[in-house]
Amino acid sequence: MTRDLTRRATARDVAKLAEVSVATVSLIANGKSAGRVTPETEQRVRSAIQQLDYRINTTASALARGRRDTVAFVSPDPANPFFSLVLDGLASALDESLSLTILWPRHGDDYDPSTVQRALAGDLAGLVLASPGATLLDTISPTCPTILLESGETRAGMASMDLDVEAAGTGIADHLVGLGHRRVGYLGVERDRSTLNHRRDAVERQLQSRGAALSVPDLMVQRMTTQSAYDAALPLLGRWVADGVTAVVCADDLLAYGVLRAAHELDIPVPGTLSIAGFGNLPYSSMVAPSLTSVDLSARELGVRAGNSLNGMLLGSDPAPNETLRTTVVGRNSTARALV
Amino acid sequence: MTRDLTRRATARDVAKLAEVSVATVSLIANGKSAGRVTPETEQRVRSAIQQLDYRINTTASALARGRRDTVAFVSPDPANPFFSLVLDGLASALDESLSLTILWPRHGDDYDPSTVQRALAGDLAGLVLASPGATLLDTISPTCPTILLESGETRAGMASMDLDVEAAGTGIADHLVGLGHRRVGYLGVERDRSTLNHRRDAVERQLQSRGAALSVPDLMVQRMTTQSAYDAALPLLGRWVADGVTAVVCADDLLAYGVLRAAHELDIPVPGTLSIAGFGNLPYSSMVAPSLTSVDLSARELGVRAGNSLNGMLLGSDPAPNETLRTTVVGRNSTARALV
DNA sequence: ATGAAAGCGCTAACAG
DNA sequence: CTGTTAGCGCTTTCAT
Repeated sequence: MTRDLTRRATARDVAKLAEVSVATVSLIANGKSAGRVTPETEQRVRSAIQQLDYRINTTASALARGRRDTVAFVSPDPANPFFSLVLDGLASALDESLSLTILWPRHGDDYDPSTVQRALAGDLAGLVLASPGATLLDTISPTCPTILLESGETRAGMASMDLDVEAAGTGIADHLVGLGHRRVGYLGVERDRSTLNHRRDAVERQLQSRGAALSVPDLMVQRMTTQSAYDAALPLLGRWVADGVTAVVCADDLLAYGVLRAAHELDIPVPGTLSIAGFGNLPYSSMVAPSLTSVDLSARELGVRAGNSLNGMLLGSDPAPNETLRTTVVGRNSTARALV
Repeated sequence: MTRDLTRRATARDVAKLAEVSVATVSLIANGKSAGRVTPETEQRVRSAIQQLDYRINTTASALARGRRDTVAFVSPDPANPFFSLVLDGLASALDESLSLTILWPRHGDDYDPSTVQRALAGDLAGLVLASPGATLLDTISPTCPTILLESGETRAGMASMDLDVEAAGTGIADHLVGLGHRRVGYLGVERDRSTLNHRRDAVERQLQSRGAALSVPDLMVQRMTTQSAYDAALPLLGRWVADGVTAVVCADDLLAYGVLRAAHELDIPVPGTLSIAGFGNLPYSSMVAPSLTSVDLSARELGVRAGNSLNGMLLGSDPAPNETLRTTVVGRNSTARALV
């Protein structure tokens, strides 16, 4: 059943074989033949389609109907399980007629601008940008409905959607203070992304309101990887513990893994001498490292919300460009809801 | 700098504004104006392009030039870090002019046939199918150069590329027997995928040649998830240990995590009373669960090989349809090499 | 019920 | 150097 791949059968080939016009082929191939084509003709066309293994050329189809049907997703690090969850949410929320595509960056390091340009160049039904930084956003002008996920930024004409960082901070603070921790260290990432600053601010605020504090200078790493967290924590963790730090909060659970490993390396009992918590929700977290406390940031829900919103936008019911982070999300079948 | 998204500027708009023909616009937009357009004209066109924020419509462009430029990747479970590695390899191996797209399945469970259909429908430069089962393969006929990754299957007209399972089995056997293990249990997945059977066979063969054996009936789970492995292992692990089993080999490291967790739950020391090994190479394995032995299956290298091969195919140097698993890989800049 | 014809926006010969 | 022209393969009125 091998076939020549150099040339796919076109509607014209089918038309010729079935002795009909391309218009008829188009009708049938698109399932719009209801009561417009005699059963005999239809049968003839169908068998021709089968015989030639004809499939509609999506490029030509898209051009002719002038409608885009693919939603693209770009993220700094699509391999990160966090984004996998977002993607799952997005995929399940998208309209049937839409298909989801992930653009994979060529160059591994953080946000690859050329990947974003690739996305902007394609003609898309919608674009989802996961946690883009301010400088990146300043360089782009949207070519289709665009949603910013977890950027902590707002831009005219683009919808923003952010996780409820304040609630997450509260969760961490509750947890740690409840366990008796008072002196806490923070591990963050130096990066153009205000959402990460929000996390730190939220947790600090919540700790302080409970009589605890980030009691040592933050430890900042360059990259959001387990390895870099490990490298940074290894020489410092002992000092922190000596300084009375009993808990570490990380901007991301990827980082938390690194700290955990460093603690193991240094024979610091976790939990016990040290508790480690992080924002984020790696799907394997609880499976693999139960000693880690990870705050559920509902990545999947974020994806669902974005999907709904995107549908809303595509259906023309795009809410007015949002001026604040309070984005109103309008879904296909869902009621409008506000995201704080 | 917000713009109307309902209609993007076309080459005609630019042409009109710059008072040239669309052909000229096309030349300039594609950077083919070298010595064919006066600097003045070019300048005029460029500023018109900028003014209107014109970008080439990729759909129309693709249709006109009849050349596809996107390579699609479909896998049963793109969220699995294993595939992330493959993707990284693929992305880095692809030609600059090609762009990589991941189709995300709508329905979470294992291989989603409709996702494959989506891929087949699109007009692609190439398609990479990660570990497709035999029944899936029987239902599809390729519409573009197609590569099967880790399927353990061969099909005429499609290139196959598989990990070196035998070497991996040797690695595991060496490791376990070296530690003194003789009675080993195996945890696999009931699934239409011969590659997984290969893994079991390889490890059994290698164990036996070293005087060890899979000494209890295999434990088979339905899904390749940490959870299902945990659920299955929990009631059984104690009996295995009582039967003298001192090591468990898993078809995948996702499963190994589940067994590890079950062992924790049952207070079985790992390593100590029990060693757990698995095929696969989750990037976080060594970070997070150092007590697990994971055999490096070189997922990234697999991606690189596929990328090279795809390029070879796209460049017209497609090796003859392979009849055996010994696929010859022809890369752009790399020498041909044989994969065993 | 079916076909002819006019595009969708772009590219690539080919003229001039 | 630049414009004219003829498609790429499909969809969609509009005639017949």
